[in-house]
Amino acid sequence: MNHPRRLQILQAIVEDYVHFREPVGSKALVDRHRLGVSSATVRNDMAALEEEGLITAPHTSSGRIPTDKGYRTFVDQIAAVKPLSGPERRAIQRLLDDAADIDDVMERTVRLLAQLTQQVAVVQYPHASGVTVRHVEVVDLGVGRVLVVLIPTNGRVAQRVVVLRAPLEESQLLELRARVLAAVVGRSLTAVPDALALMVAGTAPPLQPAAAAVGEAVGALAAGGAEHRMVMAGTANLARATGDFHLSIGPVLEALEEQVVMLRLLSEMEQDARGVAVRIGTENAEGPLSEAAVVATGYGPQSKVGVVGPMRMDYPSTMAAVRAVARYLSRILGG
Amino acid sequence: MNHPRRLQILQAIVEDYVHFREPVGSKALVDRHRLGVSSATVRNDMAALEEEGLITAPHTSSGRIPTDKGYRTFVDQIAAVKPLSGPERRAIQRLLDDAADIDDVMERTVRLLAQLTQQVAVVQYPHASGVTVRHVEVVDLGVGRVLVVLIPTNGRVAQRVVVLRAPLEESQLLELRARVLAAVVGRSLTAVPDALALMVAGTAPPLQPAAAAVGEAVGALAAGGAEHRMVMAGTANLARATGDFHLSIGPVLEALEEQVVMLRLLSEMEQDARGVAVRIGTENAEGPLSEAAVVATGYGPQSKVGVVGPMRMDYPSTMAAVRAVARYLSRILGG
DNA sequence: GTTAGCACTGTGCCCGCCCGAGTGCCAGGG
DNA sequence: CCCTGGCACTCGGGCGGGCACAGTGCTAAC
Repeated sequence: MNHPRRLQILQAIVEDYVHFREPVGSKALVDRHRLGVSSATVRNDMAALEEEGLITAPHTSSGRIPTDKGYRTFVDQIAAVKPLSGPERRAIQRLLDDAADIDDVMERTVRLLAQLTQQVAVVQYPHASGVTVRHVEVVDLGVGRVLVVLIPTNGRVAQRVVVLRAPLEESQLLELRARVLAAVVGRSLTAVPDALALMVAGTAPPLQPAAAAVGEAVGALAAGGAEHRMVMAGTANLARATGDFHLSIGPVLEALEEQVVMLRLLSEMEQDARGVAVRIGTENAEGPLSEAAVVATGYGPQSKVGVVGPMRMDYPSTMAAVRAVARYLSRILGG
Repeated sequence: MNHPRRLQILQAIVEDYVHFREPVGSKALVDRHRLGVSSATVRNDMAALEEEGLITAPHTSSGRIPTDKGYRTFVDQIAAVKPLSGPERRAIQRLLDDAADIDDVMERTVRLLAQLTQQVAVVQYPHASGVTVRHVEVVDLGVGRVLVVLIPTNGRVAQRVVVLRAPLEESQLLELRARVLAAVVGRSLTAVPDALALMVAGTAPPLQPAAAAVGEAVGALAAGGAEHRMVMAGTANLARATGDFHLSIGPVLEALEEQVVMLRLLSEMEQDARGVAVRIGTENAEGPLSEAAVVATGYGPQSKVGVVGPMRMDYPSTMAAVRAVARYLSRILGG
């Protein structure tokens, strides 16, 4: 497939179909684009494109619509992602700059992206690899109960109450606290459980039960903090997209609610030279997203941000928005 | 409206319409329910019910469907909320018992309720009134930066890095920490900012700038922790409900995404003697939820849990599920 | 390789038709 | 006074025919 005009025609078909949401015929094509040839020639080319499986005709005699493969070659055809307009960039900047904590950043980002693309936006929380323990606090609550708080460098503080077999003296508590701190501060979250097991093993009997209980709690908190999470926004946009053509809303909503599935999907997507990854229709395996498209990219060390929408989406703009948002996100979280 | 048989007929109409999803006529009614009268009599009663605005006929000659007001009297007619079945109760218990932290509890609860009711579930985070400060930690990060962590009794730990004008000595840091702790521990979140202002005012000059900076941060964290949040699940259930009749999915999704609106709506709903609150159709003011129904109840001190679905929903079961989940939630969070 | 022209085909739409469900009402009977 | 059987009426939905239209594929000519 290296016939320039046919590629141009494919491109025109995708654009018009995205725009007008109905099958596009040869005549409309020559009217709306300066192709420099007649509709008959376009028809011949369209027949060739159909032969190659890039477009298809819903009924014997109506215009053509792109196939999954057609969208794919269209997307591959896009050389460079166009940058966002100045006002858009400023809006992003302003919105994200005065976010308070990490939750706020995620929340704002996902809403922003949903609004920018008019699709469903998904943002993964920053990846825990590379996240280390900043601090651990052990607070006595009296009557044999202590509160342990784990503060990792990514801001996802976690806390839990531990009930001890027997109350601790204040000095014992301080020693325990010091031992835990020495064992885990600065370590990556994934290394915490092992480090604590070692610490517990090396603790003298009087303090050992308490150390074991606290150690287990901290380990669990670290494991929880390393687990991936995501936020989502713009599901209402699906209703609009779904309204007129193809793409039933139910399966997509189900897929989006299955965070585990979405997170795996996102992490599988390898972005290309342009810095974005696109999955179209059946490229998402068989399943609820086989009528949808996903545009995603990474930010920070290895986290992802993306949008989910109908295959009939404005790929250039969506790719631009996703990439721009990811860059701002990297910058905010990096600083 | 105190005609027993007419009430019985209204009830039958609601049940059948919920069940079969199509207008119900007089003949079908006498076939499916033991009313003890003929269809002609039922017709007369239906005419009366229509006169009172409780039911309506979509077309001149098809069965009747309940109006908002019809659903309302149906719901008011339900004397007691029926308890859940044993297995259901056990499932709830098991699922919620091994939740790790507060986020996990919320997440599990909302998913559970969505699955139980086959609707969209909404759970508000525990209300902050009554929540006090359990602990505050101030950790030196070096180079004039300190990390402050606020641990409230409701588990919503928050943390922030504060950049100081000048680095602190360790002894200064300890003193600052002690002063902050003394000022706020045990106070309710809403009282924290004022208490800190007082503390800052009473601090000697050398430590004052640092105290002001840290105080401000803790105050902001407390304010953030007092703010309401919610989680949501089961939006895919909307697609099913929406599929066949009335209720367009778009507006409802939009409303659900506007957390502020939803939270206000929930807090406005006053539960009645049976321990649940129901809002039907236009009772939700004009707006996106005017074709939907909300069933909610409170848990804990003053937080809410509820579901949103089509007016044509199984109210008895939904009310039972919402109330049961709220009770388990109260118990889990109380203990 | 491109173009003009033409026959062809399937869709959507409108129209008219009939059928059936369900109603409202009336007159008769407990 | 309330209930019932009966009957005429009405509308919605499904079905089939006819029409207009959009867009195709093909062929012959340039």
